[in-house]
Amino acid sequence: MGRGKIEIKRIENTSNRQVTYSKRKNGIIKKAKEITVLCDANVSLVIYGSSGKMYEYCSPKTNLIDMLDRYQRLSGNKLWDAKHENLQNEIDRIKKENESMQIELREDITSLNYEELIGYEDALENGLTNIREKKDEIPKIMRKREQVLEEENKHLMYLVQQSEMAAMGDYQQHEPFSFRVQPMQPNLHERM
Amino acid sequence: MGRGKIEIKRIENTSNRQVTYSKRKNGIIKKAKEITVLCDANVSLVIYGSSGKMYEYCSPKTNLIDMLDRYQRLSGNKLWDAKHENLQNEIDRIKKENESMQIELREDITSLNYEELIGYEDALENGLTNIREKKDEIPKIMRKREQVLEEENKHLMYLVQQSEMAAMGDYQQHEPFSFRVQPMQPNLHERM
DNA sequence: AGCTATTGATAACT
DNA sequence: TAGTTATCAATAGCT
Repeated sequence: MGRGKIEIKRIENTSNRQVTYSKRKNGIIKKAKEITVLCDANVSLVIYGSSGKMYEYCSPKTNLIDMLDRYQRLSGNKLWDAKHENLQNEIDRIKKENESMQIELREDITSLNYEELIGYEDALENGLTNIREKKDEIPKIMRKREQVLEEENKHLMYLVQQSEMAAMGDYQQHEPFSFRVQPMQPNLHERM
Repeated sequence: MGRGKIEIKRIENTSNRQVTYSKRKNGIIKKAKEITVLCDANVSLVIYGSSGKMYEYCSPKTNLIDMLDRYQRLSGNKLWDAKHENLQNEIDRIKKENESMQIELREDITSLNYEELIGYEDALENGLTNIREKKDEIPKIMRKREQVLEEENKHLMYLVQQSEMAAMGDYQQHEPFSFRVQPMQPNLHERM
């Protein structure tokens, strides 16, 4: 449609290409508007050329968002769902972290079970970045349990010694507990 | 362009409308493809009629997502940003929750042997395969240490009670140690 | 779904 | 960059 037939292939001459782009762009937009009116159709049209300028047309009734929402539903293709995936993943990751931490805070530590470890595993699998964080958490909690136990230990040792001393004051026949008590917590790792 | 000129207004006859829709839809798609090739343009075209069927065309180089991303950037219009807002809000909320909880966990811990944590980190960095193993080892080791401590604890308690009983036999003025010993490991989480 | 007379779009030119 | 026009392409009405 023009003074001569043209092949459908890239127009090498730059200015020709730009002129043709401009004309055909207008043509398409016009067609889009026409089909919208004539046939009750909905059209979303986004178009841009090498110049960078972008043109958009969307039929009056709807807007681009609804258009594309509908497109997703009908086509099954995911558009911004793909974009959402990253965010959703982040949410899930953080939620898991959250949960495990809440459990840590809530649960009585004596009832540490395998389910909780599964939670750790999941968190760890999320990647090395998470690992660093978890690294800061898991041992701390475990250590805390130890510290509590160690403190109790100390306290008990103290009680034993007091009690022993009190007993020794009158009953020399008692075994010297201090002998058994002294090497209280020698090198635990040797037994591990 | 046809056997007669037509006004650009809704075609009332249903079948005519549908035929025209079908023809013009193909026309637009063809034009879109042509301008893509001829002018190095990028086109996104989504179109659907009352039938519900939806057609989409997008220039080969890009895809709808990139197309629309670019559209957003150039036009300033927000497309799925609105959709992202909710998710982002949720992320922020959870992240805050997370932070406060991590602070909670960290604050209270008085003595932290960081060298040991470095060891864990190194081990974890060896890869996810190692992680599974480590997951099974670290807690076991820690648990073992605890068990040892607990056993010592029990033993000490036993000694305390024995010693106490022995002392009580002659010195009623001694405090009853058993009273202090009993609530050994109450609700640790309350102190965290 | 095809056909074709006719209008509409546009390539080359100004 | 915009306007003109000869020509090609799309399509309205018909089958």
